[in-house]
Amino acid sequence: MNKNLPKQMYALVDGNNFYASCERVFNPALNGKPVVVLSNNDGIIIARSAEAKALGIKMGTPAFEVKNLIEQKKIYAFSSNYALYGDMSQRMMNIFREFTPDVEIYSIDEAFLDFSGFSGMDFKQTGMDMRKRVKKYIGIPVSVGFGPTKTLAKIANRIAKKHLKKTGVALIDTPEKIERALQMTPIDEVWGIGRRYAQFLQKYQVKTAWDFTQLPDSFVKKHLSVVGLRTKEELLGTACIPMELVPPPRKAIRTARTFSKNVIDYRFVEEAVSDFAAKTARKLREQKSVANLLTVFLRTNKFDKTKPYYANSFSIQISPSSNSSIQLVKYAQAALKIIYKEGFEYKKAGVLVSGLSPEGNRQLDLFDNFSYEKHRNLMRILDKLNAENGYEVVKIGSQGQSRAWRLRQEYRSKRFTTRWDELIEVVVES
DNA sequence: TCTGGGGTCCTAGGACCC
DNA sequence: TCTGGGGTCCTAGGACCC
Repeated sequence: MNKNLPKQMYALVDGNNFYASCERVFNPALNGKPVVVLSNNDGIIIARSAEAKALGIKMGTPAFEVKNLIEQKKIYAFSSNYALYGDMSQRMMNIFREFTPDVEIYSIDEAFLDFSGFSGMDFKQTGMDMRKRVKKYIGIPVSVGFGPTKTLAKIANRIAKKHLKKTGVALIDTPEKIERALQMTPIDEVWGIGRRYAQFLQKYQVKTAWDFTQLPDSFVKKHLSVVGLRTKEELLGTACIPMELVPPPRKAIRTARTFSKNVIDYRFVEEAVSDFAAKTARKLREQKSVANLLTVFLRTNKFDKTKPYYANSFSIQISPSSNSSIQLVKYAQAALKIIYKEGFEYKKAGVLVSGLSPEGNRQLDLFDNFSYEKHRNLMRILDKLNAENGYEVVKIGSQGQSRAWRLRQEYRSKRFTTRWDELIEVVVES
């Protein structure tokens, strides 16, 4: 145990049951009622209010398995509405920045805040102020955990949620508190220890975070790699995971969907894959990158044991690197041709690009410069039109309109905070 | 009938080079 | 008959996160 705690102090702040809470902000009648939010395709449960948890609804449960329960218990179910959640998230993060400039947005619903050097600060009070302010201006309840490392801040946050509901704030700031916190934290609740490692560690009687810190370094390194070793250090109070104040550029970008029903027809698979490629290209342009490798994958339903399973992927070099929707669609279609097999019922497909580099550094290909300019200008116009008129009003022909594979979203709340409600689709031929 | 989507990092092993 | 050793790069697979 590190007797002299470092001066570092991190907070992990997150929205409680974030998606469910977002739905409540715009529909206060839901307060006190059980609420769940469903994944794309209304497939599985991805968020639950406290009341829904109390009714035994588990994270990741297929929606159809709890359909009866939802009806019987009058649980309010919502299709996921990421435009809404993303907007709420931004507003929440802005409140966090009023407390310290050093904010790392870790996910849509949580952030690490660096309070190192704020010596003499009453952290508990700060946490409660934060909670009050977010509740007042955004309407979302948050929990706050303070600790000398990010991993301990995570643990403090869990303790705040579980045992200190009244204040919603927990502070780990002495060696004694570290020890107590570690002893009350099950090993599978530790940030960095997933299901597989937790199972493995149980075999060695490692049940709590504390037990884990008692293992020899060599054992941890051998079985959990250097990542596990880092987790051990962090649990003991030595910060080894730095803040990432500026999000590093993405190394890969993926668009993938499960189809709402099985798709057999090549035309429909191609339409879906083309649409994914175009969406991927748009994401590339948003972050001003180009990619040099594109992978298409598709597979049948892995849960259906009565039908033959087939899954495959194929990668194509994109040369020169590109972020043009038109070009990526063409590459994706070529890759699809190679892996598509007649006679299977496809359930999921996706497009992944990697080998990303900044748009500006793009290697100039003298022979292809004309085509590069042409695409760049075309994409500028396309992005501009879509930005002005709403989400994807202008698309490439092969993205299709039949959408036989389209998402099912039966219970989506309105896009309260964003502009486009109804789409009028215009299609350009490539 | 109905089972999400989008990321990251580490390691081992093979290919290749000198 | 003998059949090196070390470095680097790439990829697949497995773990993790929300």
